[in-house]
Amino acid sequence: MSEITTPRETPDHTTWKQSDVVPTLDMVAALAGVSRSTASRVLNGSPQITQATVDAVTAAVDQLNYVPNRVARNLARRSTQMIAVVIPEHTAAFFADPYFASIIQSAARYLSSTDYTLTLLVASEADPDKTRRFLRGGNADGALILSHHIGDRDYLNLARSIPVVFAGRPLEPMDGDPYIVDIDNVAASKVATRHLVQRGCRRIATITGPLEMSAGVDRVDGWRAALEEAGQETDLIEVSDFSYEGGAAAAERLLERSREFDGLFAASAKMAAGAISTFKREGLRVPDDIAVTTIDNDFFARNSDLPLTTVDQHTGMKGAVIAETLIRLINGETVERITYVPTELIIGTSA
Amino acid sequence: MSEITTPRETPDHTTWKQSDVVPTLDMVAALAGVSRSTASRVLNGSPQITQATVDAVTAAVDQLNYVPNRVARNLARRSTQMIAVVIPEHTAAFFADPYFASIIQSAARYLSSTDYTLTLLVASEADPDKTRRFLRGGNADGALILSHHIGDRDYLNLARSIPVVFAGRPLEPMDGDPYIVDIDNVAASKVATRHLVQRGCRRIATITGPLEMSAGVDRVDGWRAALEEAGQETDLIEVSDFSYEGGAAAAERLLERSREFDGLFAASAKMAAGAISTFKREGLRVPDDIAVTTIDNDFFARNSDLPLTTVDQHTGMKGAVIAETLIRLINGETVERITYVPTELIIGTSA
DNA sequence: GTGAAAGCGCTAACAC
DNA sequence: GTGTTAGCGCTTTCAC
Repeated sequence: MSEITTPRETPDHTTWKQSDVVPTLDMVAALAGVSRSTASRVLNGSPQITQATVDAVTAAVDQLNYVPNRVARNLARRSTQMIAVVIPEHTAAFFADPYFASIIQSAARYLSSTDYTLTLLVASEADPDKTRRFLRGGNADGALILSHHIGDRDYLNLARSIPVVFAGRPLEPMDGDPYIVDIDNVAASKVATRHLVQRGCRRIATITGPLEMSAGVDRVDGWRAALEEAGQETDLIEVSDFSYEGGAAAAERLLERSREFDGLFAASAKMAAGAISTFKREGLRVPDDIAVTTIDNDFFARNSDLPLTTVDQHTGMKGAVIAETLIRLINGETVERITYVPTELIIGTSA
Repeated sequence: MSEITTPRETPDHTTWKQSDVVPTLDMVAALAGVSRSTASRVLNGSPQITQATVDAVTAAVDQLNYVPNRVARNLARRSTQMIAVVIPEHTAAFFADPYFASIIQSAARYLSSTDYTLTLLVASEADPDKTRRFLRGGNADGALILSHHIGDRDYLNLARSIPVVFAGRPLEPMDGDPYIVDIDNVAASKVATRHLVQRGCRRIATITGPLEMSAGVDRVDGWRAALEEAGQETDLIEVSDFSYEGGAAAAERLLERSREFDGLFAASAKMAAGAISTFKREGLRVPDDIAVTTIDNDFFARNSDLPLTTVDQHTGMKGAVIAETLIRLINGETVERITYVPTELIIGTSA
């Protein structure tokens, strides 16, 4: 009969248990020998407090390693110290888009210097009300809407509950008079197109973004304005979707329509990169046969052997400006209805 | 004497003001003719309640358009319903990295089906304690650490306050016995390297990630294991940093050392893409002269005329698994110390 | 300058 | 099943 040994179980799976005690304000007050209110005042930097008490409380805080409970603080203050970023669920590769990623990152960075915190809110398609409920449920002091699509207007009534700032102008003027932070898309594409003109292009095509987005419409308008100013034709337009593949396909369509153009303004760097890949495949040289300018100074504009001549829209700054605008709104400060973030033409080798 | 007309000012800048009143639970209860607790019970789906009262409360909720105040609820429940994602500030292009972006997105997506919310926490370099204070200040029910660097261990003591899950195994085994979600990096790189062997490569080099990261170390180990298994040399190693530029530079160094190798395992798709650009510039053909395999099925692996043969680490799933793990930990459930996310070899044309 | 007391809006025993 | 009563941990009048 063999002896059965039950091995001491070395668990490779466990449950988590808290091992720190979390001190409260009352404990700090007790240790400092003051009342809870006084301790609170010290923590909130109230002016009229004896240096002695300040020191006592500070010491107690350090000793206990106390950190205020935000939830309780927020309930008392009737605030949340949270900013929600609303991002569209259907945009599958939302974060893959360097534009959004950069904006969010810069907003998060800016907020990290304040007491606010960024919350990611994936707007559910299945339950669109969920987002609104969340935002109205005292979950955020303000919201930051990144999508540019039709559904945007849905978020407008939101603005009656909490301050909302849109990154990019929604297409249709909205009742709610939204707050907007954006670049001047018309001006930006005008600059990019003018560069082609000045470089000597005689026939300039464009690949646009979706015309249901303000950035789509505005960038064609800028292109058109620049060409009219130069007395050139404005017929070579192909509508696309801001994507790499879309740009490549639109370039094919353009080439089917005409082999005459010597300049292209693509409304996004992704589309420009896609178009250039098509041109190369067709044996066309950039910029010699076709000069290309675009908007966005992102990975697609930089990371190739052919750095694009492009309008940098400073997405890194944009996120911070949006966040700042929102906070000023939250603080009841006066804010412009629309804030333009400056842009800058970057000369590459594509034009 | 001219009449002076003061134009009615059309303000282009304004302050935001709230126009909705926010109903409270008490209002709902009053309208439904029940006590606050009963109303609360209905809202929280308590079992034993008369259908009649449920209906009454529901009606009141609808009528008032009531939505519970989370802050108050969380204070009472002593929870926050928030998950914090800790991201390293110094990783300038953090979001630009599709790996992180994809994980965050999938985590956010998963959480959107729960009552939890994702908070972005930029770990300040200037004030490293800030992050810890935040996390301990009742701001999150759990944290999700994305960085892989040395400083990781700093976050471990965090795990005494709230559950923490690491995306990717920290290099040194840590005292705190952290919870980890990762792919099996050794196995993944073994698979990728074996593919080169099976394809007939006789001399296989590798470009590694930083050896201060577990993913860096493990992936060399897998490469070495596969080569030893095949009886091949394991001397052609160049250490790099997972970046495109780093990969390109490492490839140059490799070529200086030897022109003999006919296979390369690059530990990340970005490095693979960089290396391939170097090879092309040197007139070497991929895969004919040098076959290349790597890890990551991201933009760098897909978006070129040369789709890479790579190990997909399913980042889209990884984020969800991490989030799920964290929530189970929060709920006091039993969780494996380390959870491996499955990987999959994707055959491209680079090898 | 500091303390006492009254909430913030909700949940959760505990009674009935 | 439902109401009553205490809080959750903090801020904030209002006295002194």
